[in-house]
Amino acid sequence: MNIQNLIAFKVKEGFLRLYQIEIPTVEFQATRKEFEGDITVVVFPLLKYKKGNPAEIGENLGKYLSENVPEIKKYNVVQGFLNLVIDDVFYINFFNSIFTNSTFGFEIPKENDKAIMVEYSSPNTNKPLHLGHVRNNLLGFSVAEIIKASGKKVYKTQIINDRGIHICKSMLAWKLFGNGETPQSTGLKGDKLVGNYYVKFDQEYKKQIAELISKGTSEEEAKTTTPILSEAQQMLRNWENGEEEVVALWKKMNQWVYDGFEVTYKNLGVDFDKLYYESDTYLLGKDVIAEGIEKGVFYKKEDGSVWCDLTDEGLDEKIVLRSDGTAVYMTQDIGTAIQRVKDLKDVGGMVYTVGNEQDYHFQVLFLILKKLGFDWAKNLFHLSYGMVDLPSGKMKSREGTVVDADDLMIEMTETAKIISEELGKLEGYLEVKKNELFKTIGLGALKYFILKVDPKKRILFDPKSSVDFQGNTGPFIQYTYARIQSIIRKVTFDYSLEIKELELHEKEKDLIKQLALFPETVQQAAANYSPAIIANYTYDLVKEFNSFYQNVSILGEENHEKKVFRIQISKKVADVIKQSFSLLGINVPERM
RNA sequence: GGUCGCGUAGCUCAGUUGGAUAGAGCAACUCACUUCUAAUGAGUAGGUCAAAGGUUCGAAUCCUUUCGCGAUCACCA
Repeated sequence: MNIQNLIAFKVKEGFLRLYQIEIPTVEFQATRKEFEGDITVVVFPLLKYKKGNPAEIGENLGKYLSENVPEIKKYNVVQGFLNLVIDDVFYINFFNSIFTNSTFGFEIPKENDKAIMVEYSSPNTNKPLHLGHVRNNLLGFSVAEIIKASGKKVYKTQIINDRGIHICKSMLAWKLFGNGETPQSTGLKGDKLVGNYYVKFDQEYKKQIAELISKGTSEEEAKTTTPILSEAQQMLRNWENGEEEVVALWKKMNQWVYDGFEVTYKNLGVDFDKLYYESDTYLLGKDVIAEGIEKGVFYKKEDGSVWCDLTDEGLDEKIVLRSDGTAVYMTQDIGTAIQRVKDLKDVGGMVYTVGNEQDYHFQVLFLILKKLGFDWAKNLFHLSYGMVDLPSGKMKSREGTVVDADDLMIEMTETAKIISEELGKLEGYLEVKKNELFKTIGLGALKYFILKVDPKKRILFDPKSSVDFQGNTGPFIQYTYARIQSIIRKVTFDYSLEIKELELHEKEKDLIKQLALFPETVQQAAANYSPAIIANYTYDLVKEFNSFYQNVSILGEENHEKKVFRIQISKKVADVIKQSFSLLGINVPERM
């Protein structure tokens, strides 16, 4: 039983004794810094049950609690707030109970619990990954780790959009202008090479439009009748018909892209348990449409197209099958969702990490799956996130106004190197170790910068003003971790001694309180699909520690028990930093 | 136009199920490194929580309206 539950129980008991009234709940908050106390009972809500002066009721409750709860040492009442001072021994006991628990705050999945599948990344294979993908990847990976830590089994997945007109554009441009270039022959990363031809296609396409317009064609008509676009569309049809030459080219160029992506993912530190390819799934869903018609979920129009009427739910009618019988995006997504549950039988819910421009699509998708009667449909969540904008506006691949993921990681690492070398604390460190460290810090800065913001909000990324390394940043937190490691390296004796009784320094108590919040923070972050909650928690913990570090001597403490206890607290803070940063996909350095 | 999201200090962001005087960082200004790593700490200044109503003992938080920004409303993906 934790202290809050105990006090709640005693407040109810006290209320019954004092006023012969039963109250259902008790409201708490952490006592504000400017008042004496640790936990505060808010008296106002109790006035519903017992009319009277809140200060007087608080006083009576305070008296009752201090006489009947041994852990409560003192109390004071300010307006309608009853502040309770908890005995140091309680905090010491609590600390001892978590000190050696290396998975403190993390839950282990229960035997028969359903798994959650988290989809993220899901790129098109016609161009390299950019900053928008980076946000997607970091969010998806982190949310997956958080859900895992909250006690659920997780599968990370992505659906690779490897077919369609976009890749045909790159293929065609390469065929026309590529002169047989390969990643080997050019030394270019495969995804970059393919991306170049996507841009090349667009340039040629625009040129042809201009030509047609100059010959008197209307702009609208020109856009749909350029020879190069027609040829790309023909290529897509040939691919769908399984024409050997096209399929071979498609395989070759996609492989270049996969090789390139693999490097980016590895550098970014994200991974997947299961991959899906759109070329395998794009025909799925059609059979479900027929079933849906029988169930009355869908209906057919005279032209043969199939629709779902969602007007009762405040939405529109949505097409799920074209009049020529071919699938639309929605059809595929319905089919793919069903396929996933077939593939992995213990999946009981899914999280889709996709930008907020598709909010409507997912609203419709989830509703349709519910209407089709799947029991897992109630556990679907669209992890919707805001776009990453540049000062110049939106990023556009075709116009080359993108922040490339690989370049960005290199720049961040470079910045970390410059700052580190200026500070010059790394003498005697091996060159290899140093480079590893620069990457840890650079990526830590980038990841924290992106993840600390609520997913729903848009991010404005200014490449010129770059990412901070001071204040509420990844490196600030990493620095604190490294500082603690430095202290621990200097300890020459066994500090595992369990301290039973001690007068706590205020800063020590604050740290223990903050540590105690970790488990509920993990749960809260999972329930809200929000790495930002973890980031903010960690920042608060670290700020608290730095204040402690600056104000209280650890290794210089004369009293042996106090010294041991301070080392233990420091160690635990470092452990929790490491744990919570692992949930964000950020590494921590031993020194920096 | 309909729907959805967002709007908090000059800038970037926190703010739990409504609770005490709305908090951090950056930038500005003070101070603290012969002392456990100053990528730090202690402090000063900076606010009509977009606006107006409403609910409540109590509203940045809930409801309504208005304004601003963004997204979306394809037999595209």
